[in-house]
Amino acid sequence: MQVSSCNISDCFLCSSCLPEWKALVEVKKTTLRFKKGAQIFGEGGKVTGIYFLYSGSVKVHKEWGEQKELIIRFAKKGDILGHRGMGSDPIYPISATALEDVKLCFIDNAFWEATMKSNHALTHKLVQFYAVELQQAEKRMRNLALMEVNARIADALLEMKEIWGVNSEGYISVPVARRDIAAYAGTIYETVFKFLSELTQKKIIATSGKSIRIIDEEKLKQHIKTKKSIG
Amino acid sequence: MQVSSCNISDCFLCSSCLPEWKALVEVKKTTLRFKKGAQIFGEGGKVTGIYFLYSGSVKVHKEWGEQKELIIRFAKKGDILGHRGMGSDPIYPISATALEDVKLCFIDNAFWEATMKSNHALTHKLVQFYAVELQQAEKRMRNLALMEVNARIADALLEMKEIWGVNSEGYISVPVARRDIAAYAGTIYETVFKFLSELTQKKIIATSGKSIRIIDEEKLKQHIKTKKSIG
DNA sequence: CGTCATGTTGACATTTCTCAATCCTAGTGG
DNA sequence: CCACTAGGATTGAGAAATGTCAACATGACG
Repeated sequence: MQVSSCNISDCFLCSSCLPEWKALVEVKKTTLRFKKGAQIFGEGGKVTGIYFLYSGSVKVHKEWGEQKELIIRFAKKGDILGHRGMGSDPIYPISATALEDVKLCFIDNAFWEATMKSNHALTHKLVQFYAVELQQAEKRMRNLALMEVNARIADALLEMKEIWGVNSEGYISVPVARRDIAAYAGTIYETVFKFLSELTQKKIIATSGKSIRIIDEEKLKQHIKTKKSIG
Repeated sequence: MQVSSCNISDCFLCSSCLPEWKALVEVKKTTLRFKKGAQIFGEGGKVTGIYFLYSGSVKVHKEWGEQKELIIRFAKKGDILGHRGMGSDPIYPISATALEDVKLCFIDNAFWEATMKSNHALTHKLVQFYAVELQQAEKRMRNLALMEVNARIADALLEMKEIWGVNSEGYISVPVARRDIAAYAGTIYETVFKFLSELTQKKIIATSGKSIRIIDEEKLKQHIKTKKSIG
């Protein structure tokens, strides 16, 4: 973990019209770096501050027991991490792990709290940000409960494309292990494997190791159906 | 829908140490009333303001298609409703329906926004509130993805008891239709029915119509296990 | 008393997970 | 350079969980 100057041109808040935020981060020129696979913070750990993802991609996940995890969301550069810890209980309810090498801006608690008190625009923006996060969490809740497994996997692919975009060859920019896709879709590795094979055979997607290219987005979307008469 | 004076002694924010909030609501003496079963606001509707539940209980739910719904959470008096609409898009992502007759304080958008700008303490409190909601949503996401059906039903019962408490006879204060329990647990009516019958037979719970009494909380908790090796 | 809605139950179909066998691939030591 | 092994990828058979459906019971209500 090195510390260096933080270029914030891509940060969530400042890029969304908040010069105050730029000023904030320039006061705290703290950049943390983590290697691919490293844990940025862990469920149950003490909340020490809030992170802004400057570059790289991250999975935010929640464990249950030893071998079970659910990936709550994927984060890309510009996203905020650790804001779930701002409730009354200063313990992280989730973990964040780097999927690629990442660079983050770190703002410690005291500084962040002080800034929120003095900077209305920032706080107001933050409220909006939370509202959007909450909407997404609830949409995902519905998907996990109401969609069939294959639909959830298809949805995961589309989400990843949406979040990270594609590279020059059309592959989703961040390669993700099948195990992680499973952990995101709430299913097991084998099921993901079989469905991706099927999609490849039907030429709806193409894979190259962990890289995935969506060939026929329309057909992929047709797999997204709800199941049964819940409720 | 009548309008009358609003007694706010039980509202979430003021009961949690915010005299400013008391002042706020006293300015807007607006109480709305809804009958049991009435919809307070609907998914897709335009966001006109934010609600504080003064009395009664509410289900917050998200639809998919005609016949499928997932209950996101149950709300009790003192809770906030409609705060998910505070994002950039002024459309409710969820619906709220009264489970009993309810009384709400309603604050329109303009007034609320103005208050947030001038009242730091309130806004700060709100950020904490959002963080907690987000944590709960993510916990629920994990439960829906990782727990087996019976475990989710057991969990639903415990949640309802936690949220609403029990009456003098030990029954969960708010009677909930089995269909709603199913919609909360992400399963179908018949499955809930069968599991509740089984629990009744084992004398872990007792039911009287829609009212449910948890007899042996320990045994009920033993049903809460995760399934398989997700991820 | 008839009818409709809802509760209750069981048989069955489907989905999805579990497990284990086999197949690769890369790295290792001879 | 080649067998050898470990670990992950791939696949299929079968089990278990859970949803579907349909039949029957019960109770509310006109």
